Amino acid sequence: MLSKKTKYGLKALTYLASQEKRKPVQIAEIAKHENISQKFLESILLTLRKTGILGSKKGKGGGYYLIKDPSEIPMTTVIRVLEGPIAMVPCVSLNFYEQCDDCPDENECSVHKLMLMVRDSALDVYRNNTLADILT
Amino acid sequence: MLSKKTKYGLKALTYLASQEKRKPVQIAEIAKHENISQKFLESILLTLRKTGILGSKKGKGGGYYLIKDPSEIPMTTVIRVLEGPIAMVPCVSLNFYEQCDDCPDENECSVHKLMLMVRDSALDVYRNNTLADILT
DNA sequence: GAATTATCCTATTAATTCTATGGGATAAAC
DNA sequence: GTTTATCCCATAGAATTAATAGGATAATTC
Repeated sequence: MLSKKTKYGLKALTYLASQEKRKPVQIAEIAKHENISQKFLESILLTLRKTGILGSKKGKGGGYYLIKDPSEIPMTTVIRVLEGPIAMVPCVSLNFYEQCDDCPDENECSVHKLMLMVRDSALDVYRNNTLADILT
Repeated sequence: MLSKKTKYGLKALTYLASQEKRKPVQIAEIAKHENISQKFLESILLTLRKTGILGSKKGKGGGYYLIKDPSEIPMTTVIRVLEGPIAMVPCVSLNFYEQCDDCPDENECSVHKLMLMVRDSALDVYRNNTLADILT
């Protein structure tokens, strides 16, 4: 299940990408437009900024804005920042790899085998779609 | 993230599928072989039986066994029974559809658009793999 | 038919993760 | 220096997941 964090983050990014001008948009405006708790959204935008996806400006006329063009923001990046690993089990994760403690040999594990395929198929989608591609 | 329930369930099914004879295997044996808490596994096998994937036999010489041939058990079924929806958001789920309360129009939603693609790609994997296919 | 074996079933607890909120600090604009 | 809006940390509340407990039921064995 996709977390609300990711869902809201994606919606906020979409909203920012759909702006005519690339000027700062306030949290309150995004929250209102997308029906999101403002405080919750605040923390989400903060992590998006810290990861270099968004820029921000304080004070009057401040807010958040995209640093790059939407077509330069792959979904792989967004999902990994907001949701974490794309893989459903750590033992098939590219960026968050971890060994299973119950599994003596990955190559003999059916879960590993299946989840490798699932990861690859998801990765294929995320790699081939940027923020620009999912705008409606 | 894949739940332990699904992971353990898949491992148990794999173990049953790898048996020479199709005779009942006891929970204790599966649990030991796959390093799973026996009590937890018990509840998992119970749901697999109630869904018609496994059969069971009580008393001495009892246990669980596959009802169908592994090649007749698609991953779509197993995942839906153990993990629930394949889709990451209810609004793109085939079997567990639900409307988003925050979203006025699905067709205008970027999350919907993206997650539809992800669901399709996962579905493709699950539909094209049976229990027989993931045996190592 | 009594003892043994193993599943069946429900309820509950423990642990973890996710969602949301609160309150003040910091910085920019005017 | 007042206003505006992000920054930041901490924590509370909710929901889900993982695991355990204990006894009921049914089949086999002798």
